Amino acid sequence: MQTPNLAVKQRNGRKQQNPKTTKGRQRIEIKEIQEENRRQVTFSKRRTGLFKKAAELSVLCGAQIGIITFSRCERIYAFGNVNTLIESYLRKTPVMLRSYYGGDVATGVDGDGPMWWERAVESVPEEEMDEYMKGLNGLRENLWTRICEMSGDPTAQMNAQICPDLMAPVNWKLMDENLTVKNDQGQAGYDGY
Amino acid sequence: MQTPNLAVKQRNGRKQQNPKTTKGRQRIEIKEIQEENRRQVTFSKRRTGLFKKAAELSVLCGAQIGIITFSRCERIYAFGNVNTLIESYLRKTPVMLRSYYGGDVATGVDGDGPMWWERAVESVPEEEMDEYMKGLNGLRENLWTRICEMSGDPTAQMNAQICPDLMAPVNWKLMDENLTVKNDQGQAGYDGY
DNA sequence: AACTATCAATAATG
DNA sequence: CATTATTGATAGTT
Repeated sequence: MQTPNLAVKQRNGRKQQNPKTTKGRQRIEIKEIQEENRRQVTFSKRRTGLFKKAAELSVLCGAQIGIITFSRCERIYAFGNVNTLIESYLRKTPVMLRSYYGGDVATGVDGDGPMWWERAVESVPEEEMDEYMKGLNGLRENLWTRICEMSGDPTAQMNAQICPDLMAPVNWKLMDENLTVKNDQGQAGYDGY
Repeated sequence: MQTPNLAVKQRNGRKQQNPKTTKGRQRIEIKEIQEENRRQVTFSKRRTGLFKKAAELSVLCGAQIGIITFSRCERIYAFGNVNTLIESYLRKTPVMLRSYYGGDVATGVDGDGPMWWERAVESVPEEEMDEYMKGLNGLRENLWTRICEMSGDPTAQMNAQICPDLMAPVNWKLMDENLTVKNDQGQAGYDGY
């Protein structure tokens, strides 16, 4: 859009037969990128793109969105009001913590009404178990998710990059189509893959 | 790509001066969409796109990604191994929970010892898996999965849309460039915004 | 929900 | 990290 194919304009009719300076974007297969460097670059680019998309969706539709990303290098990248979302999420799924840690975390949380597992019986069990088992079987990662009801006003968005022992918050400004990133920690020289 | 501008091919040189059948994609401002219907459509489309992007990023770069989305209509849409990710996330930012549960969460685990979430770090993956299996086995519905040490290659992704009192699991298959969605509940006629 | 024209994301380069 | 050519996402329409 901006000075498209500049080379053509500048050197039209010259010796060079092919005005194209690059091959442009090429189609890639969706499978793990083996070359480390290329993978890092892709991760960085696409994570940016993903967060941008999330920001736009949030603004356009007034939705609350949170994204947590763990890169292989044990870095966490998060988008959105993650803490708030997680809180809401956990509030509705306190059992997770209980069964997981064997503690009494959720004691008294659910108060009246049926417990989560009793409610659960009504919903689709079979397919899920199947999928779950398959996931386990393959010893991969797979996951899960939850239900609940939640509302709130979605206006501000926030983005944070969190390192294992070092929190490096990043503020996202959504202005038209350009997002600027400000890293308060100033971890320069390393994109943070 | 697929039969581009079919109208031209079929009716080239006909009476119609303008072969264009639609205005195509138009640029929109990133601000809350007021018209409800349009907002819902956009939410649905873009959420799909967002999850697809996340799936691709996950596969391409071997990253763990979780997305939680709260729509205004109190529905939650989640992507990825959310629970696992949240757990990991909480390990890094345990303080978060204290305020949320009024400090009572750690009851029975408090004192000078490590908090429950801190203890979790020491948990052996295999044990956790066992807990998982038991929980799911007996109680069905509640989700999730475990990855051993957060490593391994991520190929399969899963996506679920959860409605209050009705779980409508959706399986995502990431194949080349086409993602197919299978809704086991068959909640036809309503996209689930 | 399916289609199409257009805009936006990004793989390969510089 | 800036550019650019290309693929991919999607706004408007049916």
